[in-house]
Amino acid sequence: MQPIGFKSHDHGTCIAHSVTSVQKQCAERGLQLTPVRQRVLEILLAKHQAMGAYDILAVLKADGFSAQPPVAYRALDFLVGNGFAHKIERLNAFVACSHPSSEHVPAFLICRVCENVAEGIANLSEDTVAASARHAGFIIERAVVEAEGVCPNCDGARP
Amino acid sequence: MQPIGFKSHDHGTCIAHSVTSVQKQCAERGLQLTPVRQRVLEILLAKHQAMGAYDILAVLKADGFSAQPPVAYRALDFLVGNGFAHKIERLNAFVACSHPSSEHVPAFLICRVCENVAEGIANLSEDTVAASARHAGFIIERAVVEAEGVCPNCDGARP
DNA sequence: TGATATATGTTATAGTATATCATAACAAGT
DNA sequence: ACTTGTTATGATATACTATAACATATATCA
Repeated sequence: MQPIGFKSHDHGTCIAHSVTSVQKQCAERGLQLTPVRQRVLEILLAKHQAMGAYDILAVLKADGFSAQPPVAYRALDFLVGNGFAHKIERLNAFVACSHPSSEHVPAFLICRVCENVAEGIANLSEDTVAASARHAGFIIERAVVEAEGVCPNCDGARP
Repeated sequence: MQPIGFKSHDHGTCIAHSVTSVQKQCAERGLQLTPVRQRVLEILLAKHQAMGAYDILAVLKADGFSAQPPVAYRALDFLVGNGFAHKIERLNAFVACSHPSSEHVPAFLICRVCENVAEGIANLSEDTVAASARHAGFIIERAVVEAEGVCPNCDGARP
């Protein structure tokens, strides 16, 4: 699986497919994809940029949902907790997961120019990280890789 | 190099050596290790736990330094910018660097029980991350790995 | 010495996140 | 129907994290 964030693609069907896929998984796993939660997912899917909770909140408000911070954070907790979205700590922002159907260590490629984000998959188990953890007796439960740099669209275009 | 955060060691000399090493590097590189900056480094070195900016600020205040947030953040910017400390995004907190003498991709092993942090070194260039980035045409400028789990001291002791 | 850059002091404010308590909606058992 | 348990929402207030902006001081060097 490769990052899709920097390639142009049919975003309309991309969103529709993702929503359908998440709906299916929720049904299978007995999770409630309530209106707010689905709407937040759609908001995230609408961009491959990371969005702050308050950005999301503004969209929710425009949609007629309640607009207090906990509304957004609860929906995001649900999505992140069930693997449908990720938090990018470096940006204090959230993105829809690009590979929601499998457990994985997400690796974010964050363009510091356009702020688009692509999600790849890290294989820490074959990295020195796993060896270090093993040597130290540390049990890794979850992990994330965050890389900042310049995406192909911005390289050359802007310094 | 291995994580040192979960092994007991002579912490007094550990701190002293690190401070001396940073002093030496600052001298070589023409950087000013001012009193506040050095004190913040010492504060970070005193623990292998990550400390929030406001925790550091409290210690600075007790030491008679000015205690407005910018004081701590500026010192931290200096230390992080020059590779003497790292920010752990997941915790919004800071740790002294365990390998301040070399460029590296830090990999943090964060114990969710005792909150101690060990710093290892990731080798992303041999990870699928590098392949993804290359394939996407993305140029990585800096990166970090943050892994959460349970350290050997806490495993078994507490659930 | 004077010019410039670098570092610090201080106030105010912006941005991110959570605690807390109240209410609603629904399912299951009595 | 009535209670109980559980999950999700509504709403208020507040805590925590970080930076902008401007003033002052200190270092460095031509």
